[in-house]
Amino acid sequence: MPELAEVELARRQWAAFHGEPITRVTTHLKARIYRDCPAPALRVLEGLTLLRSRAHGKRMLFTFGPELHLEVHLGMSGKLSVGPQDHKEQKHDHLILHTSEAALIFNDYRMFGRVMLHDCANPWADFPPQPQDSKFSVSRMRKLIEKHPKKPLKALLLDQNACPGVGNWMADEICWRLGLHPGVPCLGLNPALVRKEIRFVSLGAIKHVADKNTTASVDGFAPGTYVAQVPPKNWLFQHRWKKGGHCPKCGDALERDTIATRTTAWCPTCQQA
DNA sequence: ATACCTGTTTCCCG
DNA sequence: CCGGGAAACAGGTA
Repeated sequence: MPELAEVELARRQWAAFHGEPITRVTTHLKARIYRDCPAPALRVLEGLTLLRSRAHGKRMLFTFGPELHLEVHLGMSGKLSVGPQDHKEQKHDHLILHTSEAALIFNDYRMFGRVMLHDCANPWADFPPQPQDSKFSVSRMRKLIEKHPKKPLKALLLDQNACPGVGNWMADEICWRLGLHPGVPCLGLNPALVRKEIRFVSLGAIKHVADKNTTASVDGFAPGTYVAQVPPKNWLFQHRWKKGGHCPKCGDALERDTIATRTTAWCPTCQQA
């Protein structure tokens, strides 16, 4: 389920172990998640301390030194979790970072996710601003819209260079809030309104999905206590996958079809082409 | 059994 | 060279 907020929540699971030395690294040699990063290379982390971490869009970066970072992307089915020190390896656990007290686990049954090592100071130096950043400005939005006049709105929202972290459900949510059919071409879109709703959904997703799991309640981080939260009932999210789902705004039946190569739900009444 | 999938990359087409 | 669409990746779930 990883989009921006789920990614942030995943990062926080491991972030609870900032300052902890990695005693041992376990990898699955043949796992596709390693792509061009040979799994044994991950053992370079043994003996090093997880210093800090951050996320950008759907990517996470765990830092172990001034020029050593582990990047993780969850793909479609990847999950980060924390298990006890004697965690029993599960079928699709592809990477486990052991500390003296816990096991930091990357599990991904479909293996669309990936991990990679970076040996430079800032591997993300040239990344675009995120919706949460002040640099994600109206003028930037206007340029993106003008650059892709024929592109469907939903395709622009899913473009990770344009809207880092926005995934399928967030894109539908944004279109729904805008009152626009996901297939409308970008030409003529109001950049200020589009930016506003991208930010509302991105910030709201972080609030409802990530923050609710990681508030002061210390046990939020304890192994096995992580419970996925979802946005509230007045978001499209709660209705879009149900057979016979209805628009939380007007109550009319939602429609579903493939738009911009992804399954898309929208309200035919509230979202005109 | 069959279809479906909160993502990305690659390939092919115009 | 660009943009856009389809296929591929893989395995669990409805």
